[in-house]
Amino acid sequence: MQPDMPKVVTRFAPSPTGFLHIGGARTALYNWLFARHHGGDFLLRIEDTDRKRSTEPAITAILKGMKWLELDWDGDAISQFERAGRHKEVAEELLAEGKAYRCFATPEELTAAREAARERGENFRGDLWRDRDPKEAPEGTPYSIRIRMPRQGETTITDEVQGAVTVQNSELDDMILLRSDGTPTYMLAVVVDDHDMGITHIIRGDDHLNNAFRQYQVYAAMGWHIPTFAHIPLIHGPDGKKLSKRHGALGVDAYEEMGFLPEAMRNYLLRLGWSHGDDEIISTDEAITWFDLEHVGRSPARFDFDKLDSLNAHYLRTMDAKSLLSSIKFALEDHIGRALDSVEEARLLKALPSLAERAKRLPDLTESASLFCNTRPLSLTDNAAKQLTEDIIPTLAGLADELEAVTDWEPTVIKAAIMSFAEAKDLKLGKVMQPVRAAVTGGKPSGDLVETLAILGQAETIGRLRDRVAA
RNA sequence: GGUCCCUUCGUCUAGCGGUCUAGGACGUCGCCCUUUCACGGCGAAAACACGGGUUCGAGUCCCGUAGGGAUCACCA
Repeated sequence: MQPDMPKVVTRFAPSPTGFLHIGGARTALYNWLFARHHGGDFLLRIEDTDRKRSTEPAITAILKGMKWLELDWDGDAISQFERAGRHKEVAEELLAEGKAYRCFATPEELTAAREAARERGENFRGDLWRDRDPKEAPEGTPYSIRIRMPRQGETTITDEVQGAVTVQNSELDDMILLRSDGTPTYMLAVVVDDHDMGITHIIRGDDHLNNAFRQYQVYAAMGWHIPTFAHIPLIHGPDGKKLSKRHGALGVDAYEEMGFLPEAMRNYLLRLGWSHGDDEIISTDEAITWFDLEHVGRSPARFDFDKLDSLNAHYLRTMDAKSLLSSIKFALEDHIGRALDSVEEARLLKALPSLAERAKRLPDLTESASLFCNTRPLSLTDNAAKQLTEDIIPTLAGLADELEAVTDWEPTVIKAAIMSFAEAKDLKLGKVMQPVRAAVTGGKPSGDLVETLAILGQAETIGRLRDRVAA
């Protein structure tokens, strides 16, 4: 970066009307990566100017989601509502300069005019009072302040993602800046805040692309520098339809509950709409050094759980035993209905890495980990039950006795015992291993059998074998 | 309906005029490995929406058509 270039400042500006959904999470991620890549600031602003729809729980949920995703922001989160005074000031300034005007139209008049415009196949411009004398309005009539949009010419925005986009100024509406109750609208607030906060790059969903032209005129009217825009395509549901709350748009907390890892989530979201050649597994550090706006795709993407799963499985496999244990401990204790004892924890520390290779999501791991807890008698999967036929019971009983005689409970010895047992009974090794696995694991996925028995311990192993004999 | 955006395998995407008989990943299907299930290895099926141009040459540029999406609030 050139030394004389201003520092990059990005922001994520959610409105607190619900949880942090997947699209917002990706927008936040891109803003965060872009700022970190350029050594700039990533700011967070809560767009809470709509007092009726903004809630405190939603703010909490959004902040929590950001933290879970490990997207740290610089400074304190800013409340847009608290800046209402400044917004109003700007509106008044525009009004004083004739760049905005008072609109005394009633909601009914506005609705009628809007419908009439649509009938004519035109865009409603809200300009009922654009050329009228305010004195025509009866004394005390409430009014809003509307911007006086240019009617001639065109506006071109060079979007970092969408390229050059041009709109005829005649299409722009005289949007409301200040409501009749004196509160600022989003269109005003967003521009004033982005300017005041020194935002250099506005990266947001392309549902704002049309708004960019309207906001552009506010910057122009104030004579402010216009930031760089980057409108990223939206994320659609697996069926290609728009994500809505009742249609797959879950909060990030839901993904956390489903057992996805934040790093897998970040990798998935990053790749959903951005690419770096053929790279698929991208660490956060790599993402920071590689991220750019140039390689953000232009078309909407569908959300695909299978791919997220595979990424999650990958990151699960890279975790060490300790972190694996701490990430499932709570769920596992919940699962078995009590706290883990030290013997169980020791077993898990040994078994978890191998189990993690077989898991996609945390609950899979919790499930297979329960195998190493003292939860006799085990319940059997259908497959395990099928293995444990009547005629195999004597084999299990015999092996249990054989294993009881083992004095040094470690893999090589256990294996030798099983092998000599098989040989003595003239059975192929697999014929012994399979039912033993079924009896000891109940059919749950696990790693190397001998290893599993070693970790489980002599008493537990024999106990489980004899449970089957007794059943 | 007006305006704007988008269109490569089922999905995410690579591709920035010739190296594309279009590459990778997930998923799917085979085979191998094997004490289950995975992992891993090998292999297969699978796409440039359509029609016109421009060009010696187009997945790549332009224009239409079709399809999809966004937006048109005193919401953000």
